[in-house]
Amino acid sequence: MGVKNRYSKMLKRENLRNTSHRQSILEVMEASKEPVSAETLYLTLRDKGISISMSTVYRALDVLVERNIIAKTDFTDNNRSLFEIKREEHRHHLVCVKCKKIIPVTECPFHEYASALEERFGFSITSHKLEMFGYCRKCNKDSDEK
Amino acid sequence: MGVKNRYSKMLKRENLRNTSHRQSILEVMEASKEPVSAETLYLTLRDKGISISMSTVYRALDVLVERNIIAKTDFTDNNRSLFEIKREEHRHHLVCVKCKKIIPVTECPFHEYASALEERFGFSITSHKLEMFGYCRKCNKDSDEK
DNA sequence: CTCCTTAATGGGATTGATTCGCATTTGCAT
DNA sequence: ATGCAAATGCGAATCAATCCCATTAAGGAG
Ligand SMILES: [Zn+2]
Ligand SMILES: [Zn+2]
Ligand SMILES: [Zn+2]
Ligand SMILES: [Zn+2]
Repeated sequence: MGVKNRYSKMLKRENLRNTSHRQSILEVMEASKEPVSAETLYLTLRDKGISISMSTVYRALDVLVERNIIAKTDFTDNNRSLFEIKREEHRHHLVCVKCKKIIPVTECPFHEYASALEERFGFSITSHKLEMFGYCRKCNKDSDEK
Repeated sequence: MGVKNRYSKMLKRENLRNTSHRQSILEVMEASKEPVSAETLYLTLRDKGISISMSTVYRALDVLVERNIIAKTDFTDNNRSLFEIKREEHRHHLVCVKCKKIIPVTECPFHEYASALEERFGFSITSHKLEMFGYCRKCNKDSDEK
């Protein structure tokens, strides 16, 4: 099954119209390794020759977050929200504080820790986010050379 | 050593002037169990009879984050940034998605996982944030009763 | 395929948080 | 006490995000 068809099904399942803009947005997000901002999305689409307005980008992001197809990340690119498509595996991120590169990591070591907390606080955890900040290989090297 | 004196020392160490506004801001943040927004801080201070402007609040928050005395949290209260004072132990949070209650947790299960990633990606991790989302005890109970 | 209903969109105006510019005040070193 | 740079206040400016409303288009019925 093609990617487009998969998106159609997702949208239909959620009772959302299968518009070309939503298709394009999902394609760009699927292709992107890193979380993207609304503006990046907008510019990327325009570069691809797609005419779309910012309102539409924001509205599509909202509804897709609401329907659990994409996620708003909890770290921001100075006060600008970032979004990523939900993949099968959940992810954590290594965020380089210098060059802003974001490396996704799929291992998650938190299950036991989480159940201990659930018990202790009577809290049901439905999701979690872990971000790690520091210096990537390249930025480490650059500062060595100084 | 009194709290005020402790703040003076912190500020002096960072070459920041020991102003009464910075003192007040740090006091409020120290007293607050949960992360606070700039506006909450502003209103709390005014309630205490302290005259201060929003610019000053924002500027103080900026410089204190920069000097590592407080931290900007990675979750927002709809597009409003939240800040908390750095305590001796670092913290994670259980955030109730329903009532917005935030429970701080001081245990951190992170270290081995972190070193494995550092090695694999050549990334130096300097800090990390973990937030868990779900339903607190009270909100769990409320939905049982439905 | 055509018609119809209603969701989706464009684009401009608006909101709301955060930042900036500049005149004034205050901390603090001497 | 004096002088100067840092900090502050207040209003203006900025910038992401949201809202409004007129127009377009998805997709179900026939
Ligand atoms: Zn880097
Ligand atoms: Zn995880
Ligand atoms: Zn709750
Ligand atoms: Zn930790």
